[in-house]
Amino acid sequence: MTGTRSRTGARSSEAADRRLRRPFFARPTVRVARELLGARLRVTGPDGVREARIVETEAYVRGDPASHSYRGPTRRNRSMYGPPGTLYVFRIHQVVCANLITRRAEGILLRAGSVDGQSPGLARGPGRLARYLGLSIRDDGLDATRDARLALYARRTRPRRLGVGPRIGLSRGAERPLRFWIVGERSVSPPRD
DNA sequence: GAAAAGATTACCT
DNA sequence: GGTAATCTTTTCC
Repeated sequence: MTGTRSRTGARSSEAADRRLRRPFFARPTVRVARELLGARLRVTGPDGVREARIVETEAYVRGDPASHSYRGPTRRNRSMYGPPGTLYVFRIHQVVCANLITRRAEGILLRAGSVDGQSPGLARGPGRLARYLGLSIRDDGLDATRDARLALYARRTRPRRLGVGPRIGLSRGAERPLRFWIVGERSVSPPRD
């Protein structure tokens, strides 16, 4: 847990626990959505530490009719206008979904994660992933690059194969290929793989 | 004010 | 494959 930082400045051969900081998120959303695959999200809650490896993401970009920021700031989406790395949590039906904000009110929906030693169904789907991590609507607006409760850690290796396809569950803007996943991961949402 | 819609999930036939 | 659950935000009259 406690990162072993070299005090001499010597290059570390293990980038095992490199936390993703502001500059990582302050880049084009699609690029961040792809590089988030394989990263680990760690949340410290009342029940201890929960961690999942991100295996499926969706990008929501500017001028995108499916994005919650499409019609400008509202009470619900205000955290989309926060700095890069802001967590945007919204409620849909009886569940919550978590996003990471990049730039210009663009964001990335975390659609699925894998957890070592656990069934793929545990964190398959944005609602189940957020539930497993213990995230709630009260976490909306947290800064994932600074807050102690919530941190992302860079992936150790690049995924073998990346899947790209249309986003899921949208009534508008669904045709754009803005969903990304790690091919072969069993926690990825059903359809084409 | 009232009504509709929704980046979902679970359970039905 | 279809639909109900469930509830907040947004949108419309």
